[in-house]
Amino acid sequence: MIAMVDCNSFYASCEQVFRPDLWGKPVVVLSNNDGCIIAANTEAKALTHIAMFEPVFKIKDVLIKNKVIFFSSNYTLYGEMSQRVMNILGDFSPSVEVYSIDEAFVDVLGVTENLDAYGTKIKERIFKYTGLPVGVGIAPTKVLAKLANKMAKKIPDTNHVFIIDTEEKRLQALRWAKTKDVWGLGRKHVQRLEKINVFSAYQFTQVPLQWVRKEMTVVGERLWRELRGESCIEFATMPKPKKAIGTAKSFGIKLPDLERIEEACAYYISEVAEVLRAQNSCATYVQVFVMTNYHSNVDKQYSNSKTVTMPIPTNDTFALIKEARKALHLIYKPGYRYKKVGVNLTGLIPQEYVQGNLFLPSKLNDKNLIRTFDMLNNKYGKSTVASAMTGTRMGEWELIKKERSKRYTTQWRELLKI
DNA sequence: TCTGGGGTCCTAGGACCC
DNA sequence: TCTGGGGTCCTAGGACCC
Repeated sequence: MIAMVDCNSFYASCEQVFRPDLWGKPVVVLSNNDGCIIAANTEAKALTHIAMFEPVFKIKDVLIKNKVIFFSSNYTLYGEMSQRVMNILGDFSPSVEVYSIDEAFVDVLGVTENLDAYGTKIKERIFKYTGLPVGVGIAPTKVLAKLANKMAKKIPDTNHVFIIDTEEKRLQALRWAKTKDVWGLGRKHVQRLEKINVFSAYQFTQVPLQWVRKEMTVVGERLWRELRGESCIEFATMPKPKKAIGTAKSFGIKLPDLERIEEACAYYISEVAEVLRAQNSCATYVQVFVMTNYHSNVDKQYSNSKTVTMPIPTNDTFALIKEARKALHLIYKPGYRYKKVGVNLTGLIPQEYVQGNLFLPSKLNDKNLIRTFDMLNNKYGKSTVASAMTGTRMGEWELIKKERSKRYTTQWRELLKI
């Protein structure tokens, strides 16, 4: 059996842990640049106009009228709270698959006690140790566990724990769930299924397998089998090394000139290169893309991307910036108001397997330089030393975060006062 | 006259997730 | 005025190899 543990309205809950004065009040958390709503607590969700990913400017009136409290996103805080939750889950089982920042699969193989009691214990301990509310679903396959978790959240008298351990419970779950409630059935598949009059998870499991395979590929077939109780999706305790590391952020303002975009691009490369070094990998390809604001009706639209191959796969910030800059120059066109630049490192290989290049001299000092660079930034804080390419005018393109909460768990000066 | 068979690698596009 | 960011997996088609 597999337990799926998922935090309720995770970002909003994290904010509320440190603000008891907001308990019982509607709270939302906003995306970068305070653009969209990306999390809302129960009280905020109850106000019907607050939908996920709704642009804030469209519903500002509703927010103000209902005295909704809003926060800019504070990923440092959420990441650290997530770590605490995962650590607690580690006490329950040696096999935990961290699936996202706010949810994990827990292998409950070998648990002899009543599963309802076990799920409740997980829920209560996490709340006691972190202040975060969670839901727990336990079932024989991952897809069913996700479904059980959803039921634990949505059905009031489950007390946030739901177990699928009998055929009867499985059928109850399948009949309760609409197709869109199934993990892995997105908008397109739901539409496709509607066309053949399939609306519930149960109906989906009755569709002939050949149809599913043909229309929804092997991905659909796995879902179909998992819902019928046959486990097809592996349990992955060890996180796999990432295959791509990228970042792309909208600017706080629209930028026309190349120089500022170059700075942002260099800054993003510095960020992803740090992540790359942390997993001891090197990148073979660097992709850079730019785009204008596609929501705008008045601005001329343009977007483009370019991938360049590194002479030798590397994780050296300076070498990566150099190639990224070349790529950027190939796609930048003057006369547009750019909204976003992004970088993506792909072709990631383990550091120790990097193939040299016969025709290029190897530079001896690179490793020491970048090691010192990381050491200084670890010790004295982010961007203490940086490539000059990132410029000194960060304020002109950095993110808007007007309502960010304090970094209660990572900065001494911002500790909560009681 | 008649022109094979078995593969790999790469990319773009589609679909999905949180 | 103002609309997020970071990923994975699968398939088809092109280019290439022996």
